[in-house]
Amino acid sequence: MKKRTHTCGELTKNDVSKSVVLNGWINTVRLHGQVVFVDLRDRYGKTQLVFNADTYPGDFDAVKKLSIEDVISISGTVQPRADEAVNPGMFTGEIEVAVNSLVILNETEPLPFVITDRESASEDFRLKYRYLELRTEELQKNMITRHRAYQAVRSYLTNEQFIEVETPVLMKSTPEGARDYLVPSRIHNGKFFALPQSPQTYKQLLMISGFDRYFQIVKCFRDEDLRADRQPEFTQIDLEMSFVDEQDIYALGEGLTGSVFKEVLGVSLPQKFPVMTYNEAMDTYGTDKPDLRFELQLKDVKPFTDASDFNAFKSAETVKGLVLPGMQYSRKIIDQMTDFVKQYGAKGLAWMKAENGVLSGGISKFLSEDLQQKLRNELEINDGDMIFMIGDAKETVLQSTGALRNEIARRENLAKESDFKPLWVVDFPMFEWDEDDKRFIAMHHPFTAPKNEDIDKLTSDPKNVISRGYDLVINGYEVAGGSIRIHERDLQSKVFKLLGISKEEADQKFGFLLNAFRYGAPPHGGIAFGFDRLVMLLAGTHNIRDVIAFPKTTSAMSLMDESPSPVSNTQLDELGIVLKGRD
RNA sequence: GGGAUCGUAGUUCAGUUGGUUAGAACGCCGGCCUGUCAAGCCGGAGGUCGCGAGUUCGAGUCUCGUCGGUCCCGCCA
Repeated sequence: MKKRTHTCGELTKNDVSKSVVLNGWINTVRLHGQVVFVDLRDRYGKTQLVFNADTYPGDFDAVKKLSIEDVISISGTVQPRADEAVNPGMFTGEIEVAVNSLVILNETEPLPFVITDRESASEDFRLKYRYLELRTEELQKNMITRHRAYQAVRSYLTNEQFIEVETPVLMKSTPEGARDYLVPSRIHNGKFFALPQSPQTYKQLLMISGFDRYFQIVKCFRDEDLRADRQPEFTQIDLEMSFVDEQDIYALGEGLTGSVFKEVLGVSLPQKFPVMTYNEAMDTYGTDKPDLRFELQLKDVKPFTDASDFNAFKSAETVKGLVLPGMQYSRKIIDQMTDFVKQYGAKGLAWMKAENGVLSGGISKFLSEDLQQKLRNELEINDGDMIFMIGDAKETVLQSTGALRNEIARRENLAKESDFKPLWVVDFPMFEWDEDDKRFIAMHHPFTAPKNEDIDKLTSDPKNVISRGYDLVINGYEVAGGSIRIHERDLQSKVFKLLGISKEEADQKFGFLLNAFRYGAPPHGGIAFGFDRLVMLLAGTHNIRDVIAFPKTTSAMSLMDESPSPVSNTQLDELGIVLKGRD
């Protein structure tokens, strides 16, 4: 193999008459009998090669046999193209390389799908041959975007005095939170490590060690079901700071996010991100991660439906309305929308259309003309608009109306892809009541500090304790989340107790952390970014698999290497594991 | 755990109320072709209709089960 003098993406008119060596993959072959064109590709670009039977000194029959995705090495001379042969769509389109020597480094077998077109094969096929799919321009671009994001993060945080520290991948399994991936210990038969759901406890211990500002770009593992934006192993930008409050974290998060968007996309985010409370987000958008690229706010219409003759909503805890300006859907689409909201537990979808100064259709006949006018004025409903309404238990109404809001935005293309609207969501409740287990569970995690003024409520009124947690939301994605932590042993014990974790269990599972709090724990707090989701936004995709080199399917399998897979009895014996089999 | 949807040449798809020999495009193989850039033209090979039952004189088509992909609910501190 001759070593390349240039990549396939750099030769221009300025290189004409140079002797060059190029290595790469054959992107396309255009065979014209006595002249053969080949587009040679590497990750830097494509260059057209010409084999001319009159001048090519080698075996021309071998040239005719070249096929797509063969790996070759050529040497030749750069020559200008005739004016009419210039390809303006190609960076190297003004030149071509007249080949005088060809070495076939690796001949390819017929491909399972067309490399140049990602859409040419279904996803399971592309995942099985992921190394081929990764040759596509789109995925190459995404991986480069991801690389640039890593670098932007490291450079920004290093400038801000952060220290990168690696924490263990084999750690203690702890209660609370997501299901752990377990790793059996051979040396300690019958005992298990867990893979980290996040390096949470380690980073707190690093604060106690005095590192003051820590970060890590780190793999995390959660054995839960997948989604378009969720993989069982994913990457976090994990960071923690000492002697800080919420304002310091917001400033850092804004600086880091802004810097990444600037470095990778050249996009300027606002210097300060708006802040919204959890209650306001739920009440106005029906979600704790609202997409602020479009309006469509949820409105309280309970007073109006209560005053109407429409009885179905009378007993509903909450009734929310969504006014669609300038949109009136057909019966068919309304039926589709009704099916859509039923997925979220709504029993139905009430609607009315505004025309000729009144409301019509749907449940309008249950509203007096006077009530209709009041509703139109209050919610600013104009002719040509329509309103959807859902009434039910508060949680159901918010969730289904919030989902409907997103669905309408999707159908109507209300959100511009190039638009980025970051938002801090704050003042989360500290606890959620778990009906199944009849106990409180931490909404964020059990190390999150309560608001100082709510500490007394921990005993008197735990349901209404507000935490010092915060989420960073961009375009409807939860991009980061964190909190100011508890750094006092007593308070931490109190919270464990509230979560129904006995003193014995707390000592057994979190004793190391509680002990550490005895020896000079600084006040600290931090945040963790879902790195893959951040890259999704940067890459302009809605699928996390598009930004992960070797992702898993919805059923958490790797189709390429067919993992997970059975292991030998010898391996199981060593670990002292006997498979019980499932019912 | 649940819902929706998909599975037919190597690949992407079509395939009528269940009815003769399951089609097309791209790819592959062979031939022609000296300026293409999604090259073109001619010819050819290529199918366990995901798998397994069932209904039927007859199933790619209908029913049930099962496996796999995708999206969603639950779940994801």
